[in-house]
Amino acid sequence: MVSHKVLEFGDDGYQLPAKARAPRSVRKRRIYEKLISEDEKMCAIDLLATVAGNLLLETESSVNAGQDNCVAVQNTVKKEVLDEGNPVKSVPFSQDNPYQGSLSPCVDVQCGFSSVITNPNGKVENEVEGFSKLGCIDSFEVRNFSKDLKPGVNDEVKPDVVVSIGSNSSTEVRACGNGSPHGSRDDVNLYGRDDDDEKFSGYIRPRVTRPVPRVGDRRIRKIWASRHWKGGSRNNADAKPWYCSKRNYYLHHHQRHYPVKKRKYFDNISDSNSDDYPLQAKAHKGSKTTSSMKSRNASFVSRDHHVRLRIKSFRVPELFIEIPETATVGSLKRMVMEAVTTILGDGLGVGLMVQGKKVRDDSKTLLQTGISEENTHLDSLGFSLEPSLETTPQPLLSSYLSEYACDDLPLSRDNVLDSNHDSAPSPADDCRALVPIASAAVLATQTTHRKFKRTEQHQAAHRRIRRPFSVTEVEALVQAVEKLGTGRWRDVKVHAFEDADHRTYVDLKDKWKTLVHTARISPQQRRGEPVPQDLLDRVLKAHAYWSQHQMHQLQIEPPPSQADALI
DNA sequence: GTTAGGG
DNA sequence: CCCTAAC
Repeated sequence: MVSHKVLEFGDDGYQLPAKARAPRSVRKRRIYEKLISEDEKMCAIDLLATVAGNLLLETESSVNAGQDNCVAVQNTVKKEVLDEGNPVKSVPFSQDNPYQGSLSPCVDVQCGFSSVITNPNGKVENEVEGFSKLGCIDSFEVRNFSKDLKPGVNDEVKPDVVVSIGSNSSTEVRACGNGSPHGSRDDVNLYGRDDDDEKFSGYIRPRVTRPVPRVGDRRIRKIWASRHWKGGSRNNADAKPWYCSKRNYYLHHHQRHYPVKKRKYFDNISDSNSDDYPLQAKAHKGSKTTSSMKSRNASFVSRDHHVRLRIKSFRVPELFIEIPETATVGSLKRMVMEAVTTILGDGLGVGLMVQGKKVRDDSKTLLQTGISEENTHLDSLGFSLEPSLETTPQPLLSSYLSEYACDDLPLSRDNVLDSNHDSAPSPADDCRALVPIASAAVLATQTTHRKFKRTEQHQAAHRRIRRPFSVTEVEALVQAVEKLGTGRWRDVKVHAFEDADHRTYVDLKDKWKTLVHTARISPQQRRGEPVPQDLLDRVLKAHAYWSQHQMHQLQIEPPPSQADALI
């Protein structure tokens, strides 16, 4: 039997060195016996994100290169109050922009890569141009804007976003909105910036062209799904561990600080695509870009208050790879590549962590989340890239993503295992490598590769939506259990929930478990739709009865051996 | 495929 | 509601 090595990336904050496009060393960690499918998506995504982020970092401050290797998260929040006359907000990027006059409170976001590229309505034009300068990408920009918008007809436009990844290491996102609450844009165009020709001289091309590696018999573990749910609110002391460890919807009402309905976990994409954020584009022609976001809870946001965020890199969770010791380095590279490729195809979402807590409610304002100009100590702000499900097909740039990003990632070229390999690739290499990654991340943030849509649906172990039991259902469940007992959930299902396709017998079993728990706690501690006390009494009674009955049966029932002997 | 239990 | 061990 061939022994396997498990390579783990990203744990304990492992990050790709700034000077390299890939890890210079990979530590052997543990051997995982299970084949899990999703976790690594996030891992590799973050891996890639970190690559890009660190590349950016590298060019930014070469003197700090030595430290970058071990910096997991370098997110800082800078307080910056923009006055009304701030040119950042007022410089129009296009004379055709009918919205250049209206400005909403802006949030400047500088990050490794991020953007809003979306247009669920109407025709979608995609033009993405990466421009190189002497073989090195000085800037990559995706601009999303609407044209031919007729004021009065379209009350609102989606955010126009410019993402530029320049040699100055900053990826800047500019998205300004007019604050209109509703409406839609009819057209979206992505184009390379044409107001800075010196930076845009050609299309980004993959450095190498090679087929997407096969998975073959290699086993790549992806276990983001389960871990993902677990990352939640473990700190909620008053919540039951097995509840609060999962999703936000387990959070108790009183833990919410405002009456905002919890959303589906993976709806951040659709949120961005929807009209939740009435943004209006107002990019200016300079390289500096600004993201202006004004939530519907406009009352929370003063025009004068802004926070400036800078994301130097995304966190890199774990990536597990199991590979035989006899495997070649090249095969390992391909393995990583496969994981990366798969991940990229599934789309990316952006996760936000504020002071250790994951913020999943996209409808929150920054202020509500705790990101305000007054909170200058937000050193625990964290962004992450993570797999995302998408509800609205977004064919934007799919070909680009598949042909470029998936085939030309730094990891595929680097010697992952050789810690002595040249860790200072040429700038050109870095830049070339950066572009596909960054663009992929950028695109995937808001779009999903259509090619992988099916795969995504298939692979993404999507969690079923929460469907609280109604009192009627509880009634039926109690009645069935009273009759059938607590150990025959299949029968309970058949007898009482035959037509309820969304209720599996496991669900019923779980519900009974919670019912027993609910009945045992004080009414003040109960959440959700109140269950009539009489029903809860019946729950306890039935539970006690069947517990006794089962134990009684075990005690009085003659051993099988005796029964067999009698026969 | 079911059941039971931890998460 | 998810995941899994153990039937």
